[in-house]
Amino acid sequence: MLSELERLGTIAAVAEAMHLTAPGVSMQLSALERELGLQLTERRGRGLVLTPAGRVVASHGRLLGEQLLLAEHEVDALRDGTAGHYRVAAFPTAARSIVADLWADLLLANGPTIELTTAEPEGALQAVLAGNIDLAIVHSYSNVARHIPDNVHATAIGSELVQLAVPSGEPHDTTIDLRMFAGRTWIAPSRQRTCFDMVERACGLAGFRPNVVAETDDFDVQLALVRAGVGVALIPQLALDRAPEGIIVLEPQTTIERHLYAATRTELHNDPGMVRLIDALRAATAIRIGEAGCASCPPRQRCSAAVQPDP
Amino acid sequence: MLSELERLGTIAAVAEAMHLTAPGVSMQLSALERELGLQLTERRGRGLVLTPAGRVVASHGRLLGEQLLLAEHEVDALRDGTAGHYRVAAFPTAARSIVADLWADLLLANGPTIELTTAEPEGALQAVLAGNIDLAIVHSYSNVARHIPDNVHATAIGSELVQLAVPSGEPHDTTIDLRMFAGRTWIAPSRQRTCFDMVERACGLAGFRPNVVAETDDFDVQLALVRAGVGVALIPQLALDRAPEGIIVLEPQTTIERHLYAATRTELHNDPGMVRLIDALRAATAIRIGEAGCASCPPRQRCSAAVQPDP
DNA sequence: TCTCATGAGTAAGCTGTGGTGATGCTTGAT
DNA sequence: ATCAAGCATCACCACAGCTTACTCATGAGA
Repeated sequence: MLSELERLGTIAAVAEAMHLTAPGVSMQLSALERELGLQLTERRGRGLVLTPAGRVVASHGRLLGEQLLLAEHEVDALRDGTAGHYRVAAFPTAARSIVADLWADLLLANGPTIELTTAEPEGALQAVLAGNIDLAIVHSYSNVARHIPDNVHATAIGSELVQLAVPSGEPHDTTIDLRMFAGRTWIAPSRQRTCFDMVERACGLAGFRPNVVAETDDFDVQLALVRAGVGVALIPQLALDRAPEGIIVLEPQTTIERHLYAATRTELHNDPGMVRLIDALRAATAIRIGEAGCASCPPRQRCSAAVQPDP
Repeated sequence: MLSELERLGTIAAVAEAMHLTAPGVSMQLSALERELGLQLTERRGRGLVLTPAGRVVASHGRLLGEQLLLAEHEVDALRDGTAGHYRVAAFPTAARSIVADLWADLLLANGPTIELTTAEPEGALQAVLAGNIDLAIVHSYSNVARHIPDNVHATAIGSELVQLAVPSGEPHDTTIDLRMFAGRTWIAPSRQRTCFDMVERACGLAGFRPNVVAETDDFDVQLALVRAGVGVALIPQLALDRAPEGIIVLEPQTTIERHLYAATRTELHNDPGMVRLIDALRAATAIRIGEAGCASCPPRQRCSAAVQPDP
């Protein structure tokens, strides 16, 4: 009211502009003067003008009004999903590929903002459940069930092949039977990961137990060891874009897939910003998996495989 | 409330922190959710946590709170006179000397801020009356009455001598009788100014009419003309710090003084910031007049001369 | 100079917002 | 299984904030 008064000069005009009556405005202003203990206005002829103190207070009022307007605009944006801030967790390979791509997109199109931590699927899902993370990018191998807790909703955002990396120089068909590598030494993720189970099961299905001589969750390390001739390794497609020279990639006859999921608490799943985020994530994944790796793995269609239910 | 909830985790704790009861807080928050059309909170165990949207809204709330706190702090400062913004008008000589000094002081000690326009006393007093100016620095010669309008209060902030500037090389005592310059040519301010009246009256009192050959309000111009030998001029002390070489300054036997006043609307005269401003102005004036000009003019005491009342 | 329209401020009354206390339900801890 | 803690809802109350009716001050125009 004070800043309107500064602009308009009379209480009557302020009242009209604010769809009120003059006494209402007058009482508000005198109440303000009373509780601030400052004279804010001064009669000049029939109208009122602000005192120097009044002008200062009015400018603060304007500032507050602008701030409030800004907040209202952002609330509008929240409502239609073009704003928001989400805490994202992703496993490292996804973080450096699809989440990085997603983030670049978000920075361009002023949509929601995110903050990122890297975490393996098990921890990420726990964090979602605990409320420390809003969105977890997790994976699930086609031969290992992934337990999805209650109150968490996982939507498929893509799917990639898992392939066998071997040192180059070994003549093979591009699709092979894992049985042929039963006698070889193997490099695998660490035992507490589902990734390890994936290797063990794949080999088990082919009728042998892999002779694991190195355990590391870091696929870059695995690739380096393969190249050095230490052994062979099953590597998901997303990790293969870093494959150094000296490695060839073979496709197992019985395909192993790694499905990627965006997991949120069920309450958040319909949040407009989250919907937008997951859509963008799906798009980023499609591009990544489409352009990744070797000639033997064509772009995959969007994966519609269901998550294995809680046992 | 929302940002407190984010910090504290339960409505009960928020209620206690805000000296309210839990239902009050609960109702406020659900009202906010309703009118924003957004889910802001989510039950987690017994307590509540904010949704991503809730966190965004809470941060806006915090921002608004901080802004409000800032405003309250400034209101406190307004109350004790350490803040405020005042529109000041001063005649050019005062503007470039005491107002410039004052401004430098204000920039250091984070006190009130000012904006400045230069205006001759007549216009400045009109502007004060019209409400376009909060504080006018005006002057009044001891031999010319200055009309101060009703509703305007003028406080004396200092007093300076008016002295006769003559080309150097003329041997004289430092105090002289103006009568000795009756036959000389004179340089004076323009006729519409009280400054002109001052010259005319001073000479009249000495028993002659000055032969004015140049009229200019700019004392720098007057000094240059004196130096060029065009004539002699009566110059206030504040303007003499710019006196070029080749000029000497003489003190008339019947002293002429120029009193400086800070004029405000009477309503503003007790405004704490204004009081502080005028005090600072008085200090700045004392320093200026103390250090100004020639050896023949000692620092003046604070002038307590009354303003001539409205006739 | 008088009259009249305009506008600020006051008084009295009404309404709805924002609070309280009591109560029921859910949840996690003992 | 029991119990304490905490949220939500209901009924109720106080008061802030608005309105209408009125008075007083001010400036423009006859």
